[in-house]
Amino acid sequence: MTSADTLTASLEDYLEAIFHIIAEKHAVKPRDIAKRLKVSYASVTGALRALAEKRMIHYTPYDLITLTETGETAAKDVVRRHEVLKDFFVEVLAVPDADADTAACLMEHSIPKAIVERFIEFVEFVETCPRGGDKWIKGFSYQCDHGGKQESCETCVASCVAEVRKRTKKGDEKAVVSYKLKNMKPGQKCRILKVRGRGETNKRILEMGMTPGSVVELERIAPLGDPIDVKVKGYHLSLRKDEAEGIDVELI
Amino acid sequence: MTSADTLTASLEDYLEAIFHIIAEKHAVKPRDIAKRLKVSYASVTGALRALAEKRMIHYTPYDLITLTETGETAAKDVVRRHEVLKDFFVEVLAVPDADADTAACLMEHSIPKAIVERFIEFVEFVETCPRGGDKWIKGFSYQCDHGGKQESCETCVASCVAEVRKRTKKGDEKAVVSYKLKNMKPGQKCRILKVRGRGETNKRILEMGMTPGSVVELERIAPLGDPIDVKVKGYHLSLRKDEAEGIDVELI
DNA sequence: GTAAATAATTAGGGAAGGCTAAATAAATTG
DNA sequence: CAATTTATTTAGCCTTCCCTAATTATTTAC
Repeated sequence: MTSADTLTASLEDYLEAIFHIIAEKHAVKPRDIAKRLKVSYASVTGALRALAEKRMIHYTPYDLITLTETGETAAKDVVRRHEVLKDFFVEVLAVPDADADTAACLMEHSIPKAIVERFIEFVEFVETCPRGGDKWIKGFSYQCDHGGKQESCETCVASCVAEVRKRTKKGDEKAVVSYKLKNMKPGQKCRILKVRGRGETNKRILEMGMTPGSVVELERIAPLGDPIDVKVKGYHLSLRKDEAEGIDVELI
Repeated sequence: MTSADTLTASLEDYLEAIFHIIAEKHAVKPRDIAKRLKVSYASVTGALRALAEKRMIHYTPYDLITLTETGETAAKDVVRRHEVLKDFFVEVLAVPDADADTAACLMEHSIPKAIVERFIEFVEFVETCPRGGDKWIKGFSYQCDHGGKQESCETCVASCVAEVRKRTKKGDEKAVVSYKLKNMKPGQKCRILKVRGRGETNKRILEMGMTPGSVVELERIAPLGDPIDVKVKGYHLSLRKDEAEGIDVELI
């Protein structure tokens, strides 16, 4: 009778933990969860039963725990909220990584969907807009730590102008340097220029927000270049080599 | 035995409600709280007992409810977190007022102190920095709603340059227009230039963050100009006429 | 292949925070 | 001023989520 699809904050934590443990070790036992969440084994049993009842996990006592389709979707959603918050704290508010993570943990359960989307848009906007950018955030960070400006507004704004000139020049001369997605390095961010290929193949790609103009962060390329893990609009996406083949990007 | 000074999310909600009802009607009855929080009367009784036990309110059955010193401090802290979040959502993320309020309600209980302070700094930074400002946020808002740029980066950045020129000119010629705080209108924001007066009188003012350079928003001026309510660094502050007398500001 | 160690489960309990229904106090009104 | 209505409190119950202690299942070691 417990509402079938609603997760409490604590159940979200369990689900998130399960998701991460699967990602790390490919198998989940109650023990791992208890350790990670710092709760007793008995509490884990209770949570697992609740999650199974809500069809989030496959759970038979003494057997390995796996996520159902629903469970995986829900887990990814929680993880995404966490990542988006953390990203914002780190990239925009210039909060130290560890603090950002702690704060994201606390806040991930209560942030509404619409705000999540805005956070994503905003981080992307700041990283992309010539009036924003790394330098601008550094200026903010400096002001937070030292209580004053790092440089005069004149020189600061001047660098905006320079930035725009550089970009315009490139654009005018059709000299935007275009790369293949697969040639990027982990950690690099780039903007999508073109997605080649027939509709069916990259329907999934486009649905996840990998459309021309959007910003992608490369997370990992597996040994033989397959698969390629990227992050778009806060979603993690794993692309097969041939899917990534047809994606052109520019560095930002 | 219930930890004496820690408030649960739900108790924070009750405290916040009590604070607001006092501000509105000068007297609180369980009824008002129940209506505001949409809970049963019985639940209110339980919460009031818990709050009284934690020395947050004065509570005798059938009598009016008032906040203790501790309670008022705690209530103001919750309200501040709410306001800071809402402010950020509205001023930076360009979220509609009502949505921002709802989201702030949900998130106010889990946001860590350090992040609150960063949010304040950031809103102030955006509103103050020539690379940020109203126009910049409007650009972001437009991009969220329409999925494209409102204007070219060139013209956009050009307006930054113009803004800085305007400011520099003023500054160079000592032509910063200085106003008295008391002459501002509700809703206006300004930056503090000078706080006159002997140490004791405005110790409180300075402690609350009303130092030269910080941004103040005027909230309300009572009929005879006393008191003047302002918001600084997310804190609400009520100034007596004579305290406000010695504060010079410039418009931003 | 049994004994010891480890892992997982059941049983039972407590605090928090909500509920409804019944009782009591206060206010209103004919 | 007694009767009715409204406001508040008490009593008892439910759910969530954590705990400890005792029990059962599974592995590991000899």
